[in-house]
Amino acid sequence: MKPAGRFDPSEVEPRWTRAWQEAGVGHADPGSDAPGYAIAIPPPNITGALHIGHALNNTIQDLLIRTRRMAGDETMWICGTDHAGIATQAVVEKALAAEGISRRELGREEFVRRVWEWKDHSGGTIIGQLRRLGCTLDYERERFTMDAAYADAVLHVFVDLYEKGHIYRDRYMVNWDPGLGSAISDLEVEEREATDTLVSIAYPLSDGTGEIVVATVRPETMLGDTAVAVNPSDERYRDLIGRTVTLPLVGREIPVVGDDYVQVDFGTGALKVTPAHDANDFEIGRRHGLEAINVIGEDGRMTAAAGEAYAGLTPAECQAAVVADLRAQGLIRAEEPYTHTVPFSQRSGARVEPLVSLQWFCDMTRLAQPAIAAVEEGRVRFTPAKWGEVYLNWMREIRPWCVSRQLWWGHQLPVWYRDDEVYVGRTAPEGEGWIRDEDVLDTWFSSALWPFATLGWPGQTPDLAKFYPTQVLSTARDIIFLWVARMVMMGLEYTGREPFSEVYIHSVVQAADGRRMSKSLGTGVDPMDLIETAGADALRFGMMMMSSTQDVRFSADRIDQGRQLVTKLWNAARLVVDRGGRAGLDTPPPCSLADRWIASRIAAAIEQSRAHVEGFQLSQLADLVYHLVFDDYCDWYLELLKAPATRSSSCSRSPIRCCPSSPRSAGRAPPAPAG
RNA sequence: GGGCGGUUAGCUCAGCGGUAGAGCGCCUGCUUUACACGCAGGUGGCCGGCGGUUCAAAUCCGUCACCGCCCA
Repeated sequence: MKPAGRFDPSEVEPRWTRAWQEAGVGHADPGSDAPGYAIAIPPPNITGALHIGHALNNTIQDLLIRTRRMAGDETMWICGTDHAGIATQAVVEKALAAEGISRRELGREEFVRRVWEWKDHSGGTIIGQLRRLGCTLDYERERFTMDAAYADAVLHVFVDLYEKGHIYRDRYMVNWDPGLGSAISDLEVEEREATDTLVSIAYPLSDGTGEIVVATVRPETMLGDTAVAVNPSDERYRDLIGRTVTLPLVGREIPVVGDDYVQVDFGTGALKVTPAHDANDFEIGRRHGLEAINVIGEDGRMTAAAGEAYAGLTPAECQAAVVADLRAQGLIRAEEPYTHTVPFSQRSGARVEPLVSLQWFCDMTRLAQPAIAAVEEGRVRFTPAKWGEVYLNWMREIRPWCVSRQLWWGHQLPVWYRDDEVYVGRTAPEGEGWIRDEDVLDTWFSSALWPFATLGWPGQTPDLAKFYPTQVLSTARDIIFLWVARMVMMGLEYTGREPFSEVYIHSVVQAADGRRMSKSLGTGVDPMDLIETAGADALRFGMMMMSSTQDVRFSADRIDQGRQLVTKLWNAARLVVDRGGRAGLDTPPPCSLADRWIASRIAAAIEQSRAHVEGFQLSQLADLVYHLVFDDYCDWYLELLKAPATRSSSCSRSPIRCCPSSPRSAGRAPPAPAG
C-alpha cells in the first residue's frame, strides 16, 4: 500500500503521458456546448529537435490550456510543425554533402523527396518531445505547413492578393545570400561588427573646375555609382547640386543631387550613390530617378556591367583592384580604419550582398491599416504592453515584403510565364509553352495563415467556427514582425477577425554565462536531457520560475527547485496515503481547525494563482505553488496532523490533499501514488 | 543616427509607492518512522552614481555611468 522509495519521474511520467494519450486529453470537440478556447502553437521548425525556448513556450501554453480546460472550456491547442524553407533546405543539403551529394546532382524532384523523408523523421521526433514534455495538444489534428490542404490555403491567398493588386513582380533591393543563391528575409540577416578601411576617393567635376571627395568602405561598388549626394543645407556643396562629376575608372557622367539623408558630419559630407547595392542609396535613387546598375551579380561576383577589367572578380578582389587603379590615377585622398556593422547570412555565413533583383513582392500598406487599428483599439493586447508599441512602430512604416525565395523546398509560386505573358492561378494555365516560376514562397507567408489555415480555412469547417479566433498567442519577441504582425494582417484580411486577442511575449533564455544559446556555440541545453535527469515536471517548474518580462539566464538551480517540489509532493502523498487518504479525486470537507486553515490557504492560493495566470505572472505563480506546498501544507498542516494533540477522535478521516491529481490538472502535479 | 530594456544578497533572479524577498551557496544544530532531494535556525543588501517629486521611493521623474537588444 505505502509507496516505497524515492520519486522516480522516469517511471511515473511516461505512464501518465500514455494515459493522457489514450484518454485523448487534448482532443477538442467542435460540437461541444462549452465555450471554445484555442491556442495555436508556434509551429516548431522541422530542422531538428526542441530547444530550451520551446520548453519554456510550450510549458506556458500547456499551463494556459490546462487552466481553461479545468475551468470547463472546450479547449483546442492546435498542434503542428513548420516546413521552414531555408533552414530545412540548408540542413538537408548539409546532410547530403556529408554523403558527397549535391542538391543539383539530385535534381529538384528527388531533392524535395529527400526533404519529405527528413520531415517525416524530424517532425515525428518533435511531436514525441512535446508529448514527453507533457503538453496536451490536440495531437489528432496535427498540421504541417506543406500539407495538401494547407498548401491550398496558401495558393488561395497568393492568388487573391495578386488579383487585388497587392502582389507584384518588381526589381527591388533585397538581401542576397550568395552562399545560398537566394534572397533572404531580414530575420536571416545578422549584423556583425567589422573593421574595414574607409577610403576617400576624388570624383572630378565634369567641367574640370574641381572635385568632390566621397568616403566609402566599399570602393568596388563605385563602378555602379549613378550619383553623388550632398545635404542641401551643406554650405560646402550647395552650389554643386545640379552639376555633374565624371566617375573615375568608368568615365560615366553622373549628377550631384541634394538629399536630406546625407549626414553633413560623416566622412566628407558627400555620399557616393549606388542604388543597386545599398538600401539607403536605393531609396535616394528612387527619389531622384537614378538608374540602378548591378555590378555584383547573384553569383556573388562582379558582373559585366562592372567593366571588362573587373567582371568575374569577387567583390573583395575587385575592391583591391579598384583601389590600386584609383591610386595609380592619384584619386585616393585618404584611407582610415573604420568599424561598422556588416550584414551576414545566418544560414550560409556568407556576407549578404544588398542588390537589386527581380522578385515577387507584397505591398503591405493597405493590409497594415486594420492591423494597426486592432492593436491601437485593444482588440489585440500585448503582454508586456511595450511590445505593442514596437509592433505599431514597425507597422506604421511597413515596407514591401519580398516573398519569393530561390529555393526548392517550399510552396512553389503559382505563377507561369510564356514570353511576355504572366499567369497567376491555383492551377496551371491552358495551352502550350507555359513555364512555371521556379521560386518558392517565403516560409513566413504560409506561417502567417497558421491560426486559420490549420482549422480548415478556406473551407467553413466546424473547427473554424468553434475555435477561431484563438485566444492567446505565446511567443518570443524576435518574431513579432515576421510572424505575429503578419498573422494579424492576414487574419483580418481573410477572416475579418483578429486571429487572437492576447499576445504574450515571453523571455528569451540565454546560456548560464549570458551568451546566446546556440548549437554552434555549444551553449545549448537540451530539454530532453533535463527531462531525463530531473523529470518533465521539474523542467516545467524551472521554466516557469525563469519566465519573466526580460531575458533570463538559464538556471539549473531552478530546475532543481522543481525537482525538489515534485519530490516533496511525492513524499507528502506517501504520508497522506499512510494516514488513510485515498488516491481519488474527491477531497474530504474540512473538519478540524487545521483542516479549515489549510483549506482556506489553498482557496486563497487558487484565487491568487488565477490572477497570476491572467496577468501572465508565471514566475510568481510557480513561487506561490512552491511555498504553498512547502510552507503551508508540509511544514504546518502535515506536521500538525502528526502531532497527537490535534488529532481529534471525531475527525478521523483522511487528510485534505494539497493538489488535485487529475490528468486535466494545470500544474501537472505528481499523482497520488497508485498501485 | 533613432528607440527600448537592464543594473536588488557571493551566483541566478522576483518584487515595482508604505518595516528588503526566493532558489542555489555559506554557517549552526538535528539518522524526529512522508521526505537528509529533509527539518529547525542563522549569515549576508546605503536595491549602479547623483539630483528631484512625496508624509513615505528599490518602486515615480530627470541625469550620468557601464551592460544588452531592436530599428535604420
